[in-house]
Amino acid sequence: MKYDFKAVEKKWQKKWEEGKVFEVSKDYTKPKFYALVEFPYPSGQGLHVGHPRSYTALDILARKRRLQGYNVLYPMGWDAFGLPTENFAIKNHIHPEIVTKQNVARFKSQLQALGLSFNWDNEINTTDPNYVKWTQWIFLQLFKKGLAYKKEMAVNWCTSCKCVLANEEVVGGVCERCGSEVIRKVKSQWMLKITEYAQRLIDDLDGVDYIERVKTSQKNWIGRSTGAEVDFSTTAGDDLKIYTTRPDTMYGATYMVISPEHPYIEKWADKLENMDEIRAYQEASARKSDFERTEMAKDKTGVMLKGVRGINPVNNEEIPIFISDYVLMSYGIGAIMAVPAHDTRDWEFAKKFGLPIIEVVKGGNVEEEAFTDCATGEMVNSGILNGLSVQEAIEKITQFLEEQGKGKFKVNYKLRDWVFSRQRYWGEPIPLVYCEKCGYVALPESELPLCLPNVESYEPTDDGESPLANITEWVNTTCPCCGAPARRETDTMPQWAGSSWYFLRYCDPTNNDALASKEALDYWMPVDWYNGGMEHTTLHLLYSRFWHKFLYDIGVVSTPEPYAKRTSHGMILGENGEKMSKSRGNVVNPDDIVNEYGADTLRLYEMFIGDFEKSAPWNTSSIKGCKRFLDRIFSLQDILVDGEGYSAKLESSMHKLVKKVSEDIENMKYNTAIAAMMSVLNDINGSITRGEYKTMLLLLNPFAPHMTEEAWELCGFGGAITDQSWPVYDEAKCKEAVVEIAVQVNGKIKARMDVPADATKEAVMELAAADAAVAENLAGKTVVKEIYVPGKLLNIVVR
RNA sequence: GCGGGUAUGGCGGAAUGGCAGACGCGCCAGAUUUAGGAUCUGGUGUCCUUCGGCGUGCAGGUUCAAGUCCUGUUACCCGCACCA
Repeated sequence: MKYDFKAVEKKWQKKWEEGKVFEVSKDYTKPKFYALVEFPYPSGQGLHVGHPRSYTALDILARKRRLQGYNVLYPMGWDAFGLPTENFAIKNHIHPEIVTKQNVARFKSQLQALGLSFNWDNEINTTDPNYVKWTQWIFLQLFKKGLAYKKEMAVNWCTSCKCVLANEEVVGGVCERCGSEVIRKVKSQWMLKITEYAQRLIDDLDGVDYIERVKTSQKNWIGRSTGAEVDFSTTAGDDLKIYTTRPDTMYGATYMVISPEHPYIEKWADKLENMDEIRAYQEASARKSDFERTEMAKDKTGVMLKGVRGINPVNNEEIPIFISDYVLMSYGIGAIMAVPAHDTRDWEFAKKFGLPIIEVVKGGNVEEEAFTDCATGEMVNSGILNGLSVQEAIEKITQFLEEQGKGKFKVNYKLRDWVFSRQRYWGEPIPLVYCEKCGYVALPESELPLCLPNVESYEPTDDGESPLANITEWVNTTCPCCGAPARRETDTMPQWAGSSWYFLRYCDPTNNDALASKEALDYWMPVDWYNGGMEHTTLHLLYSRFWHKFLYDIGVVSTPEPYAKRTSHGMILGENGEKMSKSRGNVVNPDDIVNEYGADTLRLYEMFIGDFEKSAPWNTSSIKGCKRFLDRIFSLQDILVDGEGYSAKLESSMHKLVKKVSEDIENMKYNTAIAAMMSVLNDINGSITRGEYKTMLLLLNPFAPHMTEEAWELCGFGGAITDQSWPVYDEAKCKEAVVEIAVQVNGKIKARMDVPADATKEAVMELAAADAAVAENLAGKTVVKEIYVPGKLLNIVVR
């Protein structure tokens, strides 16, 4: 029988939709399974073959769980705010809302054509006013708890477009759109205090099941380090506070460095003799873009402060203070003690400026290079620390500094607060009002959502303000607090805002009184299994954990972590092994594959392509193998024979297959699950019982849902597969009675033979000795050792 | 520089320390077909005429046995980048 995938796939998709087959049950007593994939940004390009890799993988889990009796939430939605839509709107003068609507419609039909079992009743869109309302509501809670604040920040500014650029829009130091120079411009930005959660974001990783590389990346990104804050006295009178991770090396500190933006420069202005030189340096480093600073990383520059010197608290020696842009204001406290003998950067700087280098840990040659790998060394030239190990020295000196009131133990993080402002149109307006008298005031909740006004131009203004700043009738309002005239905040939120809590809205997407009901959240959360790309590890994944922890603290959600389990898929590369991109001309359109081979084949191929976690190149000719496999499974109908059970010939194969496929799906080893099914298919010749065929179709159903339903129906097995139960296996029946083992002599294979699975070592030895090839190799030798691994091999060691 | 990852046939990839190359693609041969395509059957790491030898980036080591464990090393990919 020929399989007509075009007609069959449409038929079942219609049945699933009309029958609401995959919708969730409101019965909160059933066991639940919440499967989540990252919702897409509905771009103008349509779906990419990369999307279905993740979606199909969790679709397989969702479908399997439903057959296992779970109430499954597997929702989909649209992360629809964002720059490409806005840029398209600017260029074509179409409202972003209309563009979004069109793109969403296209994406949705593409996803439905793949037979993904999403709960479309729970669909959400981050640009929907009813969604924006709750995004803004969460922001207001953060604001009220003091976790949102305003700060002067350097932003990327395109000198030609006269507008603020996101980091992603700055490529190689120039504007991605026009190629002009990008400089740093200081603007006032809304910030979220994610740093307040840094330690909890690290600690709580211990309680969740994330793949290890995600945990590692998040920890490295948060970048915890321990050390000491130390007060150096200065000849100017005030103490200069520095941060170091190596307080043990304090006797080696021969100078100090502060960042060019350090406030003490202004404070000491009247004492500094070379203020002109210092100002010139400050201006030069302010003008440098990030790109230039990186380019110049090798060449250390700086200016010595004349008129003020620091005093090392461990030996009271006076040392010079420099300003240099190798010290960043944004990490630690923008000031360091420099130990050139044991820090590469300090060493380079000291060599260039002719500063003394004092070895304080034995073992290196500090005249040649900085000796940094010295955790196991012994302290020298270090007064009270001499002879101690590095570890002992750290403890002793920290204690000493504390006793002297000159320092204390200190933890630092690389993580910075989250820049939350965008001077853009297509985002959630920040729901605040600025009043001369009251400052920034939160909008009352009754005024949410604060919607975007209609504007004529979506371009940012000349001075880099959001296009909203030009809409005076929208901007001008009254203070919710005192009623005086006031102005709305015109910045909008970044795209990350909507995706930081979307998994909560899925639980109860139409709720008007809360972001989701308590019952729905308590039932569905946490997400049981979240799959997504590695590129979101340190952005979306961290941001959403932060928001969730905040919502936990204010009692909105009941779990401290949003995701119980996180896995990650590899990228699908172009046929040439490079990343798929329009410019490389190696993009594969999923629509074309669905048209030519069918959705089931595409799904199966993407799961068979290789290890799910690793990237894999696309290969159009390999798809044929998957198509052939599905056609052959479908054709098994022609050789169907009676019998609801398994035939003697296939019984153990079937039990093993159920076990293998069940376990492989749970471990996301889809490729080997499919290989196992192919292998069993290859063993079938002549006939297959109804029972065997049923099991095959059930196991294959999550991968190829359309074809298996059609075959099930044509064979008259009764009902739909979606109403059946996942097959079970009997461990005892997975074992074969007779197994082939390899016989080795000194590790070299000499023979293969069939032995009973439960044969003893002695029995197998006897059988082996009877084999001619083995006997030949044993002749005249002494057997020293016999290793028998049941079911695998026998190794006879002789001398 | 730092962090993470990868390395196995012509290709994608399999292998709880236990028969390397499952499964698929491609290729070869045969069947079927007017022909092509499609389909089906068999073969397919490599060297040698055979016996057999050699093979998992490279060099060592542990073990009866190593793709797998240990030490060192190289190449490539991804992320971060003066983080004191």
